Amino acid sequence: MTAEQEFLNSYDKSIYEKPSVAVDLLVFTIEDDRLKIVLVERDEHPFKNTLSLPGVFVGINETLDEAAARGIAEEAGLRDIYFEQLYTWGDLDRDPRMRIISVSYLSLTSSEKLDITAGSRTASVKLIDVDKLLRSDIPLAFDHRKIIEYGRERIKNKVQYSRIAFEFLPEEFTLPKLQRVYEILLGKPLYKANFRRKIAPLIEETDHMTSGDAHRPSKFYRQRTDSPDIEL
Amino acid sequence: MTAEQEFLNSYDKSIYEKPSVAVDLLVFTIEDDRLKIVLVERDEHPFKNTLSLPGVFVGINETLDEAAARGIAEEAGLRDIYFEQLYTWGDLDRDPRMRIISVSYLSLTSSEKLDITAGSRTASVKLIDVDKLLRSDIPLAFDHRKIIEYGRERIKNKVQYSRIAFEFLPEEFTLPKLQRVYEILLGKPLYKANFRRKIAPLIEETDHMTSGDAHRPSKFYRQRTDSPDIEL
DNA sequence: ACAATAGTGTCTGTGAGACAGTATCGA
DNA sequence: TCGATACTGTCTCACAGACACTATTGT
Repeated sequence: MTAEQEFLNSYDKSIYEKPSVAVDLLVFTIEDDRLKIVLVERDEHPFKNTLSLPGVFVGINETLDEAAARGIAEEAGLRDIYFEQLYTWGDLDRDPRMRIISVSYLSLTSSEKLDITAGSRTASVKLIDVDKLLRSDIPLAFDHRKIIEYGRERIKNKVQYSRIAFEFLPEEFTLPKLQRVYEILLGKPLYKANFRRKIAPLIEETDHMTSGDAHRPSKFYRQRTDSPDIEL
Repeated sequence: MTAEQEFLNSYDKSIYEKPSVAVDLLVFTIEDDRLKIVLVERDEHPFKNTLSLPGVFVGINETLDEAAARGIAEEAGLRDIYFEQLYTWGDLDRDPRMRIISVSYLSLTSSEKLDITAGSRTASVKLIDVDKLLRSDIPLAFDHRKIIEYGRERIKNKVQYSRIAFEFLPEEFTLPKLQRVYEILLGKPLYKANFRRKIAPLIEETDHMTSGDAHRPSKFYRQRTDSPDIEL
C-alpha cells in the first residue's frame, strides 16, 4: 500500500464514521459560602429530568475555545469570564444515542456576574452545591458525575499554585472574603495571619474600606497586575 | 421550537458537519543523557519531509485511550507503557486539508523498552533531542511545535509532584541514574545529598550493586509500591 | 597511591503552622 | 462597655539549599 493510498484510506474511514464532538461546561461560582455549579435539568431522553452539565456541539467552523465561550454565553448568560480546558472524555458508551467525544471546560465566575436567568434556557438551569452533590447519590446524566469530580479536583489543586481563587470575586474585595474563598475551595480552615502573609505579594490596597458593619471595617484590595511571580 | 426539534436540529447539524478526531502522540524517552521525543518524517503533503508527531485517527468503536495505545504500538512498537492525556487542540486551520481535532497524549518510556525499529513505519521514525529542537527553528508540521512545547512543560511541572521520572528508567536503577533523570527533566543540577533525602521515602534497596566500574559501586533500588504518599 | 564516582553529616536560612495579642467599628 | 470581626507579632519546627567530608572500587 502506498503512502498516498494509506492516507486516503484512513481519511475516508474517518469521513464515514466520525464521532460527534461537543463541549461540556463546568461553570463554578461561590454563593452563600458554598461552591456551586451550573447544571441543567434535561427535558428530553435519555436522562430525562436528570441533572446534567450544559453543553453544545462544536461547530465545524468554530474552535473548541469558541464553542466553550458560546456555550457559556448561551447557557449561563456570561461573557468574558475565565475558562480553561479541563479534559476530553471519549468512552464509547458515554451517550446511548451515539458516539460523542466531549471536551470539558472549567469556568469560574463571581456570583455577581452570574445571572442564571440571563441564559436562553432559564427555566431548567440550576445552581447546585457541588460538594453536597458529590457526597450524595443524586443521579447525574451520562458520565457527568465523573467529570464534575475531576473538575472539583482540578480546582482544589490549582488554587494552591495559581490565582484562580480571584476569579470568584469582583475586582475589589476584602481579605476576609478572599480567605473564605480559599477555605471553601480547599475545604479546610486557614489561619488568618499565615494566609495574609502568603497572599500579600499578589494584592495591593485600595483607598477605601467596608462600612456599616457592627465591627472593625476591612480594607478593600485588588489583584496586583505587576510582578506576578509568587503564588500561594 | 420544541425541545425535540431543537435536539434533532443540533443532532443533524453534527451529523453532517463533524470534525475528524485524531490522537497525536508525544513519546518521550531519555537517551545519552538527553530528553528525546519520537517524531516521524512525513512522506506526503502537506508538510512533506517535515517532522511531525505520530498520530492516528480515532476509530468509531475505539476510546481515546485505546486509540492512543494503538498509536503508540503502531508507531513506536511499544506496549504497556505509561501515558496520559495532555490537551486537545481544536483550531480551525490546524490541518489545511480538513478540520481535525487532535487529542494529544503524553507517553514516557525507558530507552531500553523503546525500539524504534519495531514500529510499522521504521524508516521515517526518528528520536529527536527535544530541548535542542525547541531552541532551534527547525520547522515542524501543523501546530506540533506548540504541542511539543506544551508537553515539555507538563513534564517539567509534573516531575516535581509526581513520580513520572521513574517511567524513564527500568524497574531497578541506581540513585545517580535517577538523579540524572531528574536533572535532565528539570534542566538544572541538583545536590546529591538533598536529592537522596527527598527521594528516599519513594524507593527501596535491592540486594545487588553495580560492578566493574573504576570507582565505588552503586546500589540498585526500585520504586516502593507501598505508602506512596510523599512526593519529590 | 590516585582518579573517579558513590554516599553521608551537618550548618543555615526560610517559611509554614500555630497561637496570642491588639485595633476599630456599631450598638 | 461589649460583642464582633479585622488585623498584627512572634515562636517553633521542618525542611530545602549549600557544602564539606568519608567510602569503595579499578588501575
